[in-house]
Amino acid sequence: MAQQKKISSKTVERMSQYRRVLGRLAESNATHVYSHELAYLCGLSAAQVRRDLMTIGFTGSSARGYDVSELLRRVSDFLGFSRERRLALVGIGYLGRALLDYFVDRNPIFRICAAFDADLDKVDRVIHGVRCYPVDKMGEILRPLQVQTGIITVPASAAQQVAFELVECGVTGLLNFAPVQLRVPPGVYLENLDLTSALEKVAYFAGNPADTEREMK
Amino acid sequence: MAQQKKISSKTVERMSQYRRVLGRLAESNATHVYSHELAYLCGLSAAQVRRDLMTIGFTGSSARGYDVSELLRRVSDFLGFSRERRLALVGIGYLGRALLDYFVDRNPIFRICAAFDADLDKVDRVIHGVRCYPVDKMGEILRPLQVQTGIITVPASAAQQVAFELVECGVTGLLNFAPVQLRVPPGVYLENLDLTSALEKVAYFAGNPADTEREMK
DNA sequence: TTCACGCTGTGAATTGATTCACAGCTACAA
DNA sequence: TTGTAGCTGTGAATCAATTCACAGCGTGAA
Repeated sequence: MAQQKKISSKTVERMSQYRRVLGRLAESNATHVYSHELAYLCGLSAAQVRRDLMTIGFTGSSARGYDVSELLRRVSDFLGFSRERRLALVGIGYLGRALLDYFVDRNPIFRICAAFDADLDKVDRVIHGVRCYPVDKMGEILRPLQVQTGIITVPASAAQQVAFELVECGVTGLLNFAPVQLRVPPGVYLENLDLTSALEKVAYFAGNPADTEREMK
Repeated sequence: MAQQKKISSKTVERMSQYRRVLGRLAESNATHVYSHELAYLCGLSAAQVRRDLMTIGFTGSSARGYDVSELLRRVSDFLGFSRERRLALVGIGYLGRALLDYFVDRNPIFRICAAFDADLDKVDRVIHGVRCYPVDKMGEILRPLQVQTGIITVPASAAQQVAFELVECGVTGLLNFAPVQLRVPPGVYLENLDLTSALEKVAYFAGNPADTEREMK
């Protein structure tokens, strides 16, 4: 259950990709897969795949590759799909709604169980199957459910306050879409998803083809 | 105009952040900023900031730091804000709409000038100020406008085809939200923004606090 | 039963990104 | 003036991520 070696954020991200393509492979009734096949499907190198599987201690067969369903189970376990994970979303703007739609029913174990907004017009209803509450009810609702993960889609000016309150409610992982650098206490994981930076980066390389070395993040 | 050294994708991403916080600093009438201040505001180290500014050849004063408005201008130029950049978005679902709302009017030089969808019910109207067309009009509309950058928010099953068509229309940078690994020809920059992976990563670290070393991407 | 091919697992090498550490400078104080 | 505190610019060192390269193995063909 406990990790012996420390796992890097990049590795975890790739695990998530492996899980997705393994799911597809399983659906198409593939029983085994070679590292170079999995690598191709994820846009990675075979060595990278083998290294990652090594870090979770999964081992394949030298002539048949990896057993798809066993590996899928193993990766899912690694990512914590064995026990239910509850999430909360704060900020029911266009982006928040889009994410509710995106994540709802994608995986029943990974469930957004509440959404919050400061605007009282947006609360007390159900959007894409998720119940919406006013922000000041956060503690009351999140704490008993043991919500560990929060998604922040509020305007930049409100984001730090929301982050602080989420952490107060016991949340230990934040996915932040607001374009500000949040401060969180040690032990809380923060991932920033900055849409503007991402777009400006693409536009930069689109306009500077000379710099477009093969980049696949 | 041309870059002498090759610029890494990470550096460009940080430039975009510098631009944002410099904009705020300028609004608050700050005239100068030290590398450690800028670093703090972006969640980086001072050495990192100095290194980045070095790569674009910007130089500050040892006692007053960097001139905010000069640096802002320089970074904006670097990112290509001097000439208009045109973008297209394909896939007008919830996420596509949210992005239209998010990017419209954020910067007039960086303009989403057309949106496309396969669903004929969604086309021939204006959403968040952006005109929507059927996908088969892409070439007709994008080519004359010299659109360089495309945003893909279609379902995974359609994404590769859309990517291919965008590239055919002369697009050289793609921001992909579909959860598949796209294939693009050399010289086309591809940035994947995988919401599921991002969320699963956060959930992983939220549930494994031991692995949550200080990570700020 | 034996052989050869092509795969995995992994130490070592490499590549890339970040931080260290310090020489040299500049504004301000005395 | 002269001193000094605190900054920048940057080579060198470090740290992290990825790839190389190969020993060893298992399977299917002959």
